[in-house]
Amino acid sequence: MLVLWCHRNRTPVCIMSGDLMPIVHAVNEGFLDSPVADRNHSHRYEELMGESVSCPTCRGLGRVPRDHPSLNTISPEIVKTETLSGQDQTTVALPGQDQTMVTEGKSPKDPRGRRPKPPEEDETESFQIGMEIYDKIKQELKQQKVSQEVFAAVALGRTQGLLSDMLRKAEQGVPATASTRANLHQIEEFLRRPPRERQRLYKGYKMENREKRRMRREYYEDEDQPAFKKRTMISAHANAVMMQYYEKVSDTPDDAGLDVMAEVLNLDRDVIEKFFKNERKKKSQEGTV
DNA sequence: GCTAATATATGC
DNA sequence: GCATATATTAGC
Repeated sequence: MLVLWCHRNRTPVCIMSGDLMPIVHAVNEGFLDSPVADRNHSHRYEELMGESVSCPTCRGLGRVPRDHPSLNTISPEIVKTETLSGQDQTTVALPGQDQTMVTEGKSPKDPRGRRPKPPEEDETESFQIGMEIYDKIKQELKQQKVSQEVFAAVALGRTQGLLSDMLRKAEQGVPATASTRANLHQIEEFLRRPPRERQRLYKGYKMENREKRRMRREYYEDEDQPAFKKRTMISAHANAVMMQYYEKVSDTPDDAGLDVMAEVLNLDRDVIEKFFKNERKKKSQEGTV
């Protein structure tokens, strides 16, 4: 039994029999009974791939096989009943009203033989991208164990915040903008790649990131821990100036001296103090080695 | 439209 | 509690 899930109405709207890949494939019998919020992780379903057209009953939000004679649409109530009763792979009894929707709407199969346009063309015409892509994304995040950050970067080349926002807006029924649709399309393309390849890309990104984080942490640790203070790069010029001061003026600059050097060299006073302290120490140790 | 920063939430 | 993840949103 194949069930089509309408994201707009948040109800199952179509059902079809036959062995085609559906937009949504209710794997578990309890699918339609579980709370909406639980469906993503308690059930697996699959997006319809390949030749497909917009679903006539959910007005383009879903996609159905374009030319399969056994496609039917029925009301949510019937879907529920049929699914739970375990009926399978047979033509579903249709309420007349809904059957009408199929035959009067954009039927996936035009009995008169007019060849429908390829799905690609449908999408470029500012068409709604099937909302099931959002479920596919969530499924990917879960199955591949990737964060929004990683997925957004790898699949879309965008930031976590954007992805989070896209998901939230979809959830709230905010209509997708052209830009959002483009992003969704890119994600769809990405998800068409072999799972192994996707996994490899995630991994690569994660490793890169871990290294970055490590370096950043190291940097900040140096900066924050008083014991190590910050590791300021002292330019050759600054070094020369301070050494000159050390030799010609004093190996222990007074307040005024520190202020002047800090100002001129654009260094923190304590960096300068430490520099002189180190120099004095070096000097005192020169003889002992 | 997005990023980046950051407030919040979640996981261990 | 810290490390991470996600939600939010000011600002480019």
